[in-house]
Amino acid sequence: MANIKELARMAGVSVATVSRVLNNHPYVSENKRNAVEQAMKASNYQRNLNAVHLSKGKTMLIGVIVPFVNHPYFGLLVEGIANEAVKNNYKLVLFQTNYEETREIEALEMLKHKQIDALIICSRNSPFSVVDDYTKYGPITLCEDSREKNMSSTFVDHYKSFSQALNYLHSKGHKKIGYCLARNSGSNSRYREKAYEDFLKKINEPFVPDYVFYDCLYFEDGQTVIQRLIGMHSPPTALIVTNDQVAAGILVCCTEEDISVPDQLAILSFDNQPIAQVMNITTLEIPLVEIGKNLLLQAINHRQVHHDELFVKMIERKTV
Amino acid sequence: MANIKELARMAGVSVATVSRVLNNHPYVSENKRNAVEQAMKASNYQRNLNAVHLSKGKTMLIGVIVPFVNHPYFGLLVEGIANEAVKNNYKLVLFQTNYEETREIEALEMLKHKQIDALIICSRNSPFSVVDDYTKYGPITLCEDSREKNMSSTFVDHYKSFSQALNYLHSKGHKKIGYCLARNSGSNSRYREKAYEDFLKKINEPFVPDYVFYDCLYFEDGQTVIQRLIGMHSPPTALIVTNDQVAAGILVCCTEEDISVPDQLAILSFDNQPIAQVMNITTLEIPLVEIGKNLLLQAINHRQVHHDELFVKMIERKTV
DNA sequence: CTGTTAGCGCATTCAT
DNA sequence: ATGAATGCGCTAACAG
Repeated sequence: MANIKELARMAGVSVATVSRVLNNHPYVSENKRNAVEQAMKASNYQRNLNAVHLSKGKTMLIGVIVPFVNHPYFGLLVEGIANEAVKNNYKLVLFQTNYEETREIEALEMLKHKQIDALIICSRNSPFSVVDDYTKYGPITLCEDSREKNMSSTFVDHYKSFSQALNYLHSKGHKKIGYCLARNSGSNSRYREKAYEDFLKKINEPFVPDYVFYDCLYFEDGQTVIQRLIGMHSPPTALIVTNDQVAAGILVCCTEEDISVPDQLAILSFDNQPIAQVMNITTLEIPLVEIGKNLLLQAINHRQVHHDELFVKMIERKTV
Repeated sequence: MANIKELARMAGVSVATVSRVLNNHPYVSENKRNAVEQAMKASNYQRNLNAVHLSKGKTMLIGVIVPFVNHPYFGLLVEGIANEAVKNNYKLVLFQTNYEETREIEALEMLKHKQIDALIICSRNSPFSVVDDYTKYGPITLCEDSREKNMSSTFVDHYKSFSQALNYLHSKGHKKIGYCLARNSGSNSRYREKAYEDFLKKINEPFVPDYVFYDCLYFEDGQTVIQRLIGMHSPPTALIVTNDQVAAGILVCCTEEDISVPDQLAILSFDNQPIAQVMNITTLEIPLVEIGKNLLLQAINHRQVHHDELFVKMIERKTV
């Protein structure tokens, strides 16, 4: 297949000139530019990206690790990253890991081998210790509090946010508060659990294992929650829910089961996705798009490690 | 970061020698080999793959397009491809497309830009016309009959197989035969429908729209099928099912609904996955692993376009 | 067994 | 505005 040298020959110019029109540089005469473009068409020329990357010393590719791409939470996050990526002329390489460590390592190895310029980890399974080993090969940015670590991060304080949620419900008179968590046992979930534990101590209430619901990630998971709830002799009067999708599922089931919201059951979720607005769900907005944008910027401006905390915002609607 | 030249300097050898140990070539003395390995450790050396790929003119990467990785059908296919890939020292780049054409194009573009050496398309959405445009950039192999096209293929004849299934059921006395198809409107499904149409003509039976079930892909889809079936005044006496998973789902529902198999309802599926054996499902075995292996070989031995037909095999068990 | 050297395809000074 | 020359990091003859 044709290369730049052959193009130059065909167009009767130097390779440098060809390179200039390839990269839209100014200062190329119309004639020559046209000649080169003709040659490109005629020979069906295609740039060899391996050569470009080698020559430039970078690939303009940013790796993005997510457990699932098809979940709205990560969807929004990636959207924020992607928007900012195009603005800065970067392309994204998406790694869907299903939380398998092997898949995460694959991405890290690509960083090591310079196939990508930087790596954004939206949620991980691998321990800090293994990720840390790769920081020497390129910038890695995280979507969780990583102060003290050698990588940048953009995050919301989940301990603080969960506490805020608990206090809000408490101020509304709730004492029996349950909560739902995602299926990951990541640091975010741990922060939320710690906040819950401390809250119980503060208001002097006992821990009721039944009030905890794991594996709540999608809309359909709401059903399980309500099933278990109706079986209880003393159910919680309020629920803090992983995200708006699950909250919506719960809400729908409540209607079916004639559970009145918020009177019988108050529901407070996280994210503030469109579905929360449609269904009038009270939620703690997490600025996911903003976080994504910031993660991308940290990844490409790796002058130094930076930690940026963003903040949640209470959106009061009809479910509390 | 260190490069090969620096390694050479550190180890007191030439770059050629370094390259030799890097690539496990023979004919390198113990001393020098050790010296190089020392230097590699000391400098935390990592190969720049862009340079390797440029120099070799190939990447040893094969792209694989699948709509979903988490479906057993594609799981087996990929397994076959992957096994043969490691044997030949190739690595796989998996593209999960969800049947979105954009994602398919991304893979094709990587072929164009020499980021991958070849592309295997297990199932596609893009029309032949667009895929065809990319054959000039590298070998593309398909898992469907593509004779007359400029790309290799390994496939089973779905018209023939479906006819075989129909005739088998007919020979068992069935005239009212229904069938399930996957959600894709790909060429495989079309072949199956054509076979059905021709079969009806042959045995002179009318077409009953109710006997056709679309969107049957996973275990849980079996439930919908049975739901619809019990609502019918004159249900089919036999069902040809997309794959073993759906058949298993149907079978489970039959038990729940007290439908006796095969007396009231005969079930014949495709694939012969482990679940079919466990549940004693009569099935037409599709040699998926074999197909995968052959696809990979076609992709890397692109001396010429080749078309290989493999054959299904009737596995008689207890559901017909 | 080992080193020298010439590419791989492209971007980019540095002259002109 | 344009071209010659150099280098990106590595592999692979070739010569010894």
